[in-house]
Amino acid sequence: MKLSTRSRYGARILVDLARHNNQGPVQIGEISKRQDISVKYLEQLIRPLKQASMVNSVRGPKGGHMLAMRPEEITLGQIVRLFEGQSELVECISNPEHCDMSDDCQVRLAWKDATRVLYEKLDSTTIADLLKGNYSE
Amino acid sequence: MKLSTRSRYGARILVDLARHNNQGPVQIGEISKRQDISVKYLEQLIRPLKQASMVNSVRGPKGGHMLAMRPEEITLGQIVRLFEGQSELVECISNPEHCDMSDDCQVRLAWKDATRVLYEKLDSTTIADLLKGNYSE
DNA sequence: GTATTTCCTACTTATTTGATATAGAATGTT
DNA sequence: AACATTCTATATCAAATAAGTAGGAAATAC
Repeated sequence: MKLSTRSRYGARILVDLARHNNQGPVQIGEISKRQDISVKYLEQLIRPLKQASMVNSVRGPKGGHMLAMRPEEITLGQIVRLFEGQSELVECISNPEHCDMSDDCQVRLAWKDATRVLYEKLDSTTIADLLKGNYSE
Repeated sequence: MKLSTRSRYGARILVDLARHNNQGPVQIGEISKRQDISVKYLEQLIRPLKQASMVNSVRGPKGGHMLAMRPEEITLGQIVRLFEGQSELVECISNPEHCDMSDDCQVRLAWKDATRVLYEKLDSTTIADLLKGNYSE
């Protein structure tokens, strides 16, 4: 039930961009150093973020990446849905044909309910929240 | 972020046992037919359930398996923790050394919080709830 | 035009998952 | 005691997924 590194890194990339939001485009090389993620892997992760309109990029020298939305508008839920191939806890939630017994499977609906609760939390957590450090234990 | 089939099957096994709770030991062969899970795989899944004291078994002819707890006492949370190698959403929650940046990683605490919310839900959902079909949409 | 930086496609490798196979030990019936 | 039936324990294997790498094409500031 582990989150992929893509989601984890994706969130960290966005937090990093948010932190350096008003300092012009941020290069992948900088993110790579700060976040300890390889340049090549970062390139691969930023693409979906762009497609989802969370990030804008500028090519060429002095180019780089920047947030395309305000940090308050980007949630962990969006990130997870973007990066996890299957964003539900079990496949049969969105695709009942996956299992013959979906029709009268009591457990299926419980998983669905748990998935809903999880995303209520993720959808209510924004990049801005993370920046503010609301999560001190 | 998918749940393994082990957790899914584990839950279904327990619901199946709960349903046939007062009819003597339930043989793996029966569960296999009803739940469409191979006998060999079932054997493998029942072992941890026994070790966790959720299931009792009787050997020999007419033997089989039965619940060792009341359905109200068994939660989805217990099942998931039992079957998922890593029960948290990200490894760095329980094992901060996994990532160099755990110390000042804002995202880590957010994942931790989301994990907590998820388990609050899973821990409050019992096998008895599933039997009753409380989860009609 | 050159250096810098992003963008795109494909490839490689490692890990995990799901499942089966084999052999054997325990138990209860007869 | 023999036998059928069940549980127990490892070992193995294939498929899928995840993680990361490589090389070059396109864009733009200077």
